[in-house]
Amino acid sequence: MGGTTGVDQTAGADRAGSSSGVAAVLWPGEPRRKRGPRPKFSLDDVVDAAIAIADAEGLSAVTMQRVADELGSAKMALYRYVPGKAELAALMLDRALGLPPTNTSGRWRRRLRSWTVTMHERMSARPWTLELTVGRRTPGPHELAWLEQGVAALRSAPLDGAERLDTLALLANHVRGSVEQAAAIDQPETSLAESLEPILTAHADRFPQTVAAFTEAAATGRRDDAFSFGLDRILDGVAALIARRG
Amino acid sequence: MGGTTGVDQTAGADRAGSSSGVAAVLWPGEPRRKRGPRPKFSLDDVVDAAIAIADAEGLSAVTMQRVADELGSAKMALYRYVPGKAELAALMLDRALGLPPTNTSGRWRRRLRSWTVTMHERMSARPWTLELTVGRRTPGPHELAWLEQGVAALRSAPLDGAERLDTLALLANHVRGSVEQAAAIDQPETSLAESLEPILTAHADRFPQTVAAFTEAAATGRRDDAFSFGLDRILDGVAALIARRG
DNA sequence: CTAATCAGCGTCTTATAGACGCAATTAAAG
DNA sequence: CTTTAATTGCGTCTATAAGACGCTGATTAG
Repeated sequence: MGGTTGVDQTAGADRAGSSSGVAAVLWPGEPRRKRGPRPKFSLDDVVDAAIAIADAEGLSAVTMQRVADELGSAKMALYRYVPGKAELAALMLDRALGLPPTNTSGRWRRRLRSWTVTMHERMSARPWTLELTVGRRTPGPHELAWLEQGVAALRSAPLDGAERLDTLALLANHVRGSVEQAAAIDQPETSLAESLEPILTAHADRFPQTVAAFTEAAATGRRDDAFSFGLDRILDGVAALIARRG
Repeated sequence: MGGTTGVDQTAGADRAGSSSGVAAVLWPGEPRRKRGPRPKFSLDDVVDAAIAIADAEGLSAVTMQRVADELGSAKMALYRYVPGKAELAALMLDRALGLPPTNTSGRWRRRLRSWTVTMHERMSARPWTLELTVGRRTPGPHELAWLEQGVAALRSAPLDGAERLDTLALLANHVRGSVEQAAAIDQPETSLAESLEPILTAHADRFPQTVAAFTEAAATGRRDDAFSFGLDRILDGVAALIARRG
């Protein structure tokens, strides 16, 4: 094949050193500049270059070599800024997420909705974030800020801590899934419809209800609002729980 | 770092040939055995070997070389059975999913619930399926069977085709997210708590509500039923929609 | 001015996927 | 029962990446 991309700080079964490197880069202490020659660029420059490449050509185009080319330096020079590719990927992700919207007003439902919608926008704008949100990760400052805002949105709701966190995870998972689905549909080749149609028509007898559902969906034209649909369902479900208590 | 694993039939920007290869392997025509020497093993043997390795050592341990070793043959011999690694991965996934539970009885809610719970069990048993459900994929026979069962479960509900599909996607995404989270927690190193604790305590002032939520969650002990929580919320939400119509 | 540091980076090593082609094998065709 | 064509196993070679190591030269603390 070709893609691969693979970056994961998750690492099948690595030494723990790698992940602590991620944490160190995401949560730096004081920079301490000292003796040697001044760096040619900054960590942010490196991350920006990597993001630019990912935006333009996808995550698989982001190789250390390519990033170095973009910066006009040699590959190995990058390792003065980043311990490894996993760390670079973590930085890319946290930067791509950005800061959450800071709504302090409104009820929990409106606030949670905008939280989720904004996250959806951010990730849709950078589909490569999908591949970076696989497996156990160390959350960066931005990601934690999202969590904080989300928990804050549920402050007034009669839910305990675990329930708040679970609710946010539920919403975040929905965002992730929706973006993935949308990305698959937009793709001309290998789109959901493109790859399913031939299979479904060839085996229509084995999957009658699925065929019917897709046919109806195509006819209705009511498409690509899968995200909104799911979001409303989730919020309704949370509202039901809250109503049952409040 | 180390992991990487990367397999994705998604391939940053490949020729379409790769994905059609996936479809061809997942949905084979008639086998036609002809002239040459009899194959030393079967496609299933190859997939089984790969799955055994993934179960034992994680997906990153599944290399063509390793699979060949397992089978007692040479690496390149595998390419007589599988066009490439992406196809092998697709086969592993479809096999891991297995067939869905076939409940024809009960209301939509009970049926959907067992559908989701079973999927959760399957994927939890094989956490490596997570990494294989990233990006646009060509669904295999088992995966389509799941879809069919899911749509069937919603047969009696007053939802249109798109809504049924969206509901199933919502549930499937929740499963995926839950398994991922659980896998992160179980991991001794890099566990959610392990990596968050030091960060949260170090920056407790910046994320007060998050700290509070985690503290409360830890105190309550009410943990790891994040899956059930989300599932109930989703089903409640769908029920609300249905109630509003029925 | 001298020495401790630190940046840039050339070179080499280590996976891993996969292309290609050859030789052995076996069933179909004569 | 040969001939022949398809088909398998697989050795060899290539391409792509990440990253280890150590040297050189810049820069600044003392």
